[in-house]
Amino acid sequence: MRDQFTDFYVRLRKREGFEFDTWGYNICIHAFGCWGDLPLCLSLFDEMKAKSLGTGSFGPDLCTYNSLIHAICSAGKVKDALIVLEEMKGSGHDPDAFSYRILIQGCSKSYRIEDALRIFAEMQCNGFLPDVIVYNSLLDGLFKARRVGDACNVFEKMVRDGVRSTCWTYNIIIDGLFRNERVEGAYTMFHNLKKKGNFVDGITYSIVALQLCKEGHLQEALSLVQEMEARGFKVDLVTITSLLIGFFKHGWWDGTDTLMKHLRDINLVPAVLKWKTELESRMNALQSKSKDGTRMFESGGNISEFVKLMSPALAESEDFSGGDSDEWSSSPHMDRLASMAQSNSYVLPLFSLSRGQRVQERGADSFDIDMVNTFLSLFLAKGKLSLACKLFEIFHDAGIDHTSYTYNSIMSSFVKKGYFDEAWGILHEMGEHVCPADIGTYNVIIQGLGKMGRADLADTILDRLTKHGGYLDVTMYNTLINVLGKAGRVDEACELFEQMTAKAGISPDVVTFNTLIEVHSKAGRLKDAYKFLKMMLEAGCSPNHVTDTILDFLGKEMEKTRYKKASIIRDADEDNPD
DNA sequence: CTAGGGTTAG
Repeated sequence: MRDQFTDFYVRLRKREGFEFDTWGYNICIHAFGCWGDLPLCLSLFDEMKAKSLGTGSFGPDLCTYNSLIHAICSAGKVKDALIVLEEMKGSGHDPDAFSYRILIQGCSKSYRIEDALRIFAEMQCNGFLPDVIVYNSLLDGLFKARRVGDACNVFEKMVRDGVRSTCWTYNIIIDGLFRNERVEGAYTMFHNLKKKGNFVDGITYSIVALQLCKEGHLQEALSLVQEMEARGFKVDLVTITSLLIGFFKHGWWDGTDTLMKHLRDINLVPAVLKWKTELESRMNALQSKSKDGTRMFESGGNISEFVKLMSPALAESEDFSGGDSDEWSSSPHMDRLASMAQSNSYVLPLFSLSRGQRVQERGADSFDIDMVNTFLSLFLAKGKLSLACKLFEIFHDAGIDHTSYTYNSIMSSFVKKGYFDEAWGILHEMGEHVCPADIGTYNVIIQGLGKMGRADLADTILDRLTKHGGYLDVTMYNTLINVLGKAGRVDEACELFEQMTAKAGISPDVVTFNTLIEVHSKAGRLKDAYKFLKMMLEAGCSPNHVTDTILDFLGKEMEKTRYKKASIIRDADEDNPD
């Protein structure tokens, strides 16, 4: 579709004397925006404005602005999109429901939850009623920012205002409750919805089955999937992936066969298994290249290169402000973006808002990248690194399209085991590749930098990321807090915690608290550790098994100091017998 | 606008 459109577009432009009108431009900006070609959108916008100056027509309208804002958001530059919104208002175009919806989606997806809430309020002030999609986006954003309470309030408001929930709404809520440790609530909601008959679909089942797998209730997950199938919902690759990973992680080796027996009437599992057999035989045919013994990343020699690779779009570009902007222009920021697009300094997004493409079942014989990912995840989950490497080689040789998803999982395994050279190689490959790295990639990189003892670099990268419109999610914050804390930069870790909660509006979760308690305990700051434990309980965040281990350590440390204190007092007493 | 990868302890 994209190729055909581009083809058509190119031919149109080559035709002599052909001119787009506003509609023509709008259609192109919308289309290329959807396909992630922001530079092209910006230059079209530029052209459009130049033409309208000369002729007095063909100028951008509200629709143009909305398409552009959408394009900027999908390229991950939500911060810029917010500025363009303001400029748009200034140039006499009042935002409509579409403008607000696009921005609320963008903000919610990129963890700018405060901005999302602000625009949500503004939208209503200007007399627009948010629809289900707006509510769904906002709810998802709130749950991802760990703001369960606010999410519940928003949902209540939604019901109060008479906006009808859809399946998606409930899926977002159930998934959100699971992610926020409100497991019981989510199960209850699922069962109630099922009783009512409506409001559950295949994705609901998939979400619940994944949770059951995570908790190790594999048998239950299996029967749920059976029920899912019996009710006519398609058991797709995502669901199968969840189950298979669950089986492997819990060492239930027969699970796959059981799954086969349990599911009738679908060809997906047999297809996957057939694929797996073929894969294994191809892997056996390959000579084994022992990758598991690679050395750790040595010396800091490649560090600067590392940083450059991390921020391809940042290396060359200077400050966004200043420049040769026309102060009479109604949209100086837009102009700057457009001129930057021309000078190639704004081309690569830090990471796009859309993740890897979703799975669609194709023919039984198709080996798509998602299947590769499925198995890669399985091997990596079991720590079978060399197997995963071979798999990686195979699809690399076959020229299969990579997604950052694949790179992330294999890289994360390397980083975890300390094979930084390998991770380095993967990074290089990603740099050359068209697919944008996503936030997961950055997360793994920062984790690796921390393990290399380069917390300072992690810090620098964080700085650049935030300055240039990237975003941080909970996982990223948690990783960074951990890296800084482990490097002994406890104060900076605390600052980051402050930034996360106060500025970004993201609530800490179990992992955040565990990390903070651990870091402070190890640094001997027992009082602070205790403070975070208290904060955790007051926030209604229930401890998990990791907390237990950390608290054991904290308890022992406290015991030690108490003992020390006691002995100091005793010594003092002996010195001054009164 | 939702689900499978990336974060914490030993």
